[in-house]
Amino acid sequence: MILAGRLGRRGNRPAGDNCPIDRAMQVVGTRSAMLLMREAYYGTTRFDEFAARTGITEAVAAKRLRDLVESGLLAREPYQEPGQRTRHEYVLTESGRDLMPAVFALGEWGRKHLPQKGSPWMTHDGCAAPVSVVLLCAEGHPVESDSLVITS
Amino acid sequence: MILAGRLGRRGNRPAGDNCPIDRAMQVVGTRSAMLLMREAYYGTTRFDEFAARTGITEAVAAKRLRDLVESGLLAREPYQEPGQRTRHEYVLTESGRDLMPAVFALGEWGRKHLPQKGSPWMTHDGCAAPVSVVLLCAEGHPVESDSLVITS
DNA sequence: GTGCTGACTAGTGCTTTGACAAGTCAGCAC
DNA sequence: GTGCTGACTTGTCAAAGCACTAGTCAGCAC
Repeated sequence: MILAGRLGRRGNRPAGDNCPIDRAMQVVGTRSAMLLMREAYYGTTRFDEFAARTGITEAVAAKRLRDLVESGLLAREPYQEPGQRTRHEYVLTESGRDLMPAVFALGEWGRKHLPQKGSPWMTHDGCAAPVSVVLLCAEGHPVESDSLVITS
Repeated sequence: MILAGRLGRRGNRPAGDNCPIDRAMQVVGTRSAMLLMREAYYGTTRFDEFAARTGITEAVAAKRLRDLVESGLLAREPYQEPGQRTRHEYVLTESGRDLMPAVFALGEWGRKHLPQKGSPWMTHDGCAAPVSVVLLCAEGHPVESDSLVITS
């Protein structure tokens, strides 16, 4: 890894709010938030299904879903099934979808380094090849850590 | 996203310990752990530099580094500079290196969706193209969420 | 010996997370 | 009206995260 710009000569100053990893962790850095996002990717939209499938309590689910809506990862939208009253569902926004690589990268790491039988795995529909989360440059080259430049 | 196998017919049962995202969050799901891993990728190895550059207190840094060593992401190794007594440094293990996509995916999301000027960005050494974290199958195809199969 | 420095440990206190239990509230079915 | 159900809210409690301050400890320099 190559540190360029101010990062290369930062000495021992703390990165503070300049670090987007830090800012991201302050928004989605809880177990419950990650599990709720996982469920959203799996297609869950209803409150009680979020709570039941993640195994977190309804109290925590309510608070965390509110946080995620407020932070713009989910949107709370009204819907109505015939013969039912109007309810709200939680749907992914673009911001929420953009977090998918981070969530599944964590999952891939957990699957490999904290193994437990029965863990789900990812494949590509059609070619059936296993899927992983990698660093890729805009020219399509896979990027190893020794050719990765971080500039600030 | 397509859920196959048991995941497709799970109903409302909680995933529990079968979910590797959950297991991963229990190990590295704190702000301090992520910031320490970031520093490790940036090349930091010494205790006081970890503490100073992340901006977390020495007490928290000591505890979290111990946790990360115990979980196998870092290794604590003795070293000796000439004329100095032996000390210990914290170096990345393979497990720690494997977490890199997850950490930088979080960073990429934070940079895009929680913008703040001065945030560092990633490029590819040589071709200078911007780098992002993506899902890729073993055949080299980029995987969109609608062609991603998750099997359990 | 004394001092210094890097690397911690210990104690206090506040805040957040999360589990558990119980209560509320809206509106359709009857 | 009463009941039911989905979607919460409220309250209590324990554990964990983190900041801050202060103290310790090892070993080289002198």
